[in-house]
Amino acid sequence: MPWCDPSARTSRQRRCGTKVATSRKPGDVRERLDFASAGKNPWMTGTNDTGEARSMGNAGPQTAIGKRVTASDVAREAGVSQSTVSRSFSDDSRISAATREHVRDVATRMGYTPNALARSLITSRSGMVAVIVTRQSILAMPEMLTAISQALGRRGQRMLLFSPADESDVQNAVSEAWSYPLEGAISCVTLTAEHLDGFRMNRIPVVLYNRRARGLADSVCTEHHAAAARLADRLWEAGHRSFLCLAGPADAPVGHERAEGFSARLEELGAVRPRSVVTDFSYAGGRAAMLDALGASPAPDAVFCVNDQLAMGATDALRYDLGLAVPQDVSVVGFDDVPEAARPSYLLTTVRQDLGALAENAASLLDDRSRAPDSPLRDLDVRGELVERQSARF
Amino acid sequence: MPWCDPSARTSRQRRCGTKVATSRKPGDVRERLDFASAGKNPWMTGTNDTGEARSMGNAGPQTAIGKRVTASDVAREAGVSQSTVSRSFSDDSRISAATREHVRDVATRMGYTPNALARSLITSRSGMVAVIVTRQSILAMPEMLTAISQALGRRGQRMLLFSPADESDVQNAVSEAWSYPLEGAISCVTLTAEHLDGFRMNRIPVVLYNRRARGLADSVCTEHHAAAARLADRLWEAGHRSFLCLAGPADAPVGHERAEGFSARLEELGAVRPRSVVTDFSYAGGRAAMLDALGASPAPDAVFCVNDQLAMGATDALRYDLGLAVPQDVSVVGFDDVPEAARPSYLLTTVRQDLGALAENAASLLDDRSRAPDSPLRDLDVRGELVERQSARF
DNA sequence: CTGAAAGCGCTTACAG
DNA sequence: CTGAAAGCGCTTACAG
Repeated sequence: MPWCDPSARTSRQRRCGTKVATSRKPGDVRERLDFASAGKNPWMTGTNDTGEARSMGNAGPQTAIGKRVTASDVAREAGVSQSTVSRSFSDDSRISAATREHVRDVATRMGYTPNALARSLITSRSGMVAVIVTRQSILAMPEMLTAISQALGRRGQRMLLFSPADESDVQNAVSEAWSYPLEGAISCVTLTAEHLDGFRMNRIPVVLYNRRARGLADSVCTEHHAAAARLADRLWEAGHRSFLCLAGPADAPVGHERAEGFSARLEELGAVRPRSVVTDFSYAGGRAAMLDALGASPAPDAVFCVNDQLAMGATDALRYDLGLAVPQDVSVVGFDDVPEAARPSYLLTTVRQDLGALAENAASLLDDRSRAPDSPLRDLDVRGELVERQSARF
Repeated sequence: MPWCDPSARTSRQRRCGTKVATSRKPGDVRERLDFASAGKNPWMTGTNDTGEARSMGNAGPQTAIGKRVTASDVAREAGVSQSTVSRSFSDDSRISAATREHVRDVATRMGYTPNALARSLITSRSGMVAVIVTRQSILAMPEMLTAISQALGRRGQRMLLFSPADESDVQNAVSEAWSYPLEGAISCVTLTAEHLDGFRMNRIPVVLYNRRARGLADSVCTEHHAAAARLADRLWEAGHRSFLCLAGPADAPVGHERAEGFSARLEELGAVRPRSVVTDFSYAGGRAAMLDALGASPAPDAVFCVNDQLAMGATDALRYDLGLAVPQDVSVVGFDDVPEAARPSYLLTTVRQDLGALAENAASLLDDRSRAPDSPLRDLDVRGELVERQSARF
């Protein structure tokens, strides 16, 4: 069992720890990581590479860590100065084509790539943008991440991801982020004035994503309030008169904006302000909240959920837990238009967030702020489009 | 419209470009980013911050980019040497408590945080681990990312995410990754021997995630083959005799392993090798493939899909497109156990991947390899647990 | 076109 | 305990 070598004390303690989750909910799985007893543990087996595999030549394990090939190494090998190596990797340097080609050849052979971060020290351009987003948001809407990653990629920037467990863990994420020479930060969590100050003092542009900055930073935001109001209009116009609102966590601005836009519009239309239930943003939360809400009260004409996860949970609670038909008995509408919303089991009426536009605009705001640090702050709105499917009676 | 200032030529070209997607599939949304005509474009509005908001004091925009506060700035302000500032931020330095406190106070006031990358230049520890994973994988299983992020976080490392559009775009992702002083790389895409060589030459440990390295790197992998075989056993034992396999893309090792494990086992059991259909890994792909496969042929007893997205697509095709009942007419099984698989509309029988264990082991392998560069390569297997729900007749 | 040298922001021996 | 200095891997004036 060389892969669990008892002589490597420190690492062994980590590797060979036993970790057995004991929960026994239906469908749950035992998590077993008992490396110490791996030999007799059918849950995990380790196999060393075979002699055959290792004899494949260049396939052996590394011989030293932290010995990155440097420009000086290449310079020595290529018989030029280190400056020349550097210039060979900079497109706008006046350098002879022959030299460049030679140096590049040698570099390729040695596996040399300029260290972007040593470079960033001198150019002040690290290419790294911190993206701060809760784990829950990633799970609920992963396309948000891929869209941001792509938008940054188009600008030659890369995403350094900080994903706090929830909004209360943001402080740590921000502190960590600060230790990197960032070109910018996109925050999908609420930042305090202190956080924004920290970025400002280090001259790091910040864009708030899907929340407003109250004049403390640039922001890009789906027009939660207005889109939710349109949803209210549409339901009202179709004859719905009683409503329930699954509003998300009490402290989440996105949910609050959406719930508020919906409720305020209904009041304008003459309805009583709908009952609002505080939840989280998850499927399970929506299902539980729905079940709970209809335990005592009669079913409303329509349920507005501040995101699609909640809406799917609410739908399943209505159908499978309460025996009600959607939309015949109750209309359900959500917000986001995640891919699952379009599937035949939900066919959710919802508001599509344009994640591509949000991401593109966030990256663009960062860009602009770098070029013009003193220009006025900007808050961009991105239209949310009503997508009518069959989860609501129209 | 200062937020679309025509004088800023370069950035304007980027910002004010018109981009109108013309696709008109059902449920699709027009993507409008016509910044140039924003004033009259109801899809996007820009508002500058108000004078009031800006008068809030420390809330003004940044005054210069790339002027991070440095240790020297703090040293000057605190009346100590730059070395002392450095020591104040290193826990194991012998320095007087009073000095440390004073320096830290000044640093906090100035918004100073040591630049982790300048530090990495000298310590060879950047704390950054590249994670390479296709966009599609992120969308299909975002928990994979959050699990990796957490496992790295526990070790004080951070994830630098590279997400190629697909496996053919990996080359770019790898080249980009190489330019960072990585402490390691976790690859959820197949790497060529050349890629692995590049990492090796730069002494960067690599762990392959859910694919084997053929003796060229460490790896951690769900035991796709064995788990799929158990699924085959279970279906056979329950009386299923004819099978269809939705196998994923032809070049994807994960799908191949699973399909192969399933088919090989059935052959051992005496069944004819099931028909295998090449698809992608998506819900839409599964739905289309299922529809297509049953256009001509009779329905099989059971459909094995190499991941849950395919299985959900296949289920919906059977139910909504073909009018068949799952599991009464056809059993459907998947692989992964994504959260949606447990919902009442699918209740998918599947194999749970232990994403936490995969991530923890990947991070751990990286760790071990750093400590012992020359130790034998290791391939770890993580058990996949069969989760029986109601999408298959047992 | 090319090289020697300075300097980006740090850490860490080396002196005191 | 503290400071001056060297050096991590680069880029970029400055000379030639």
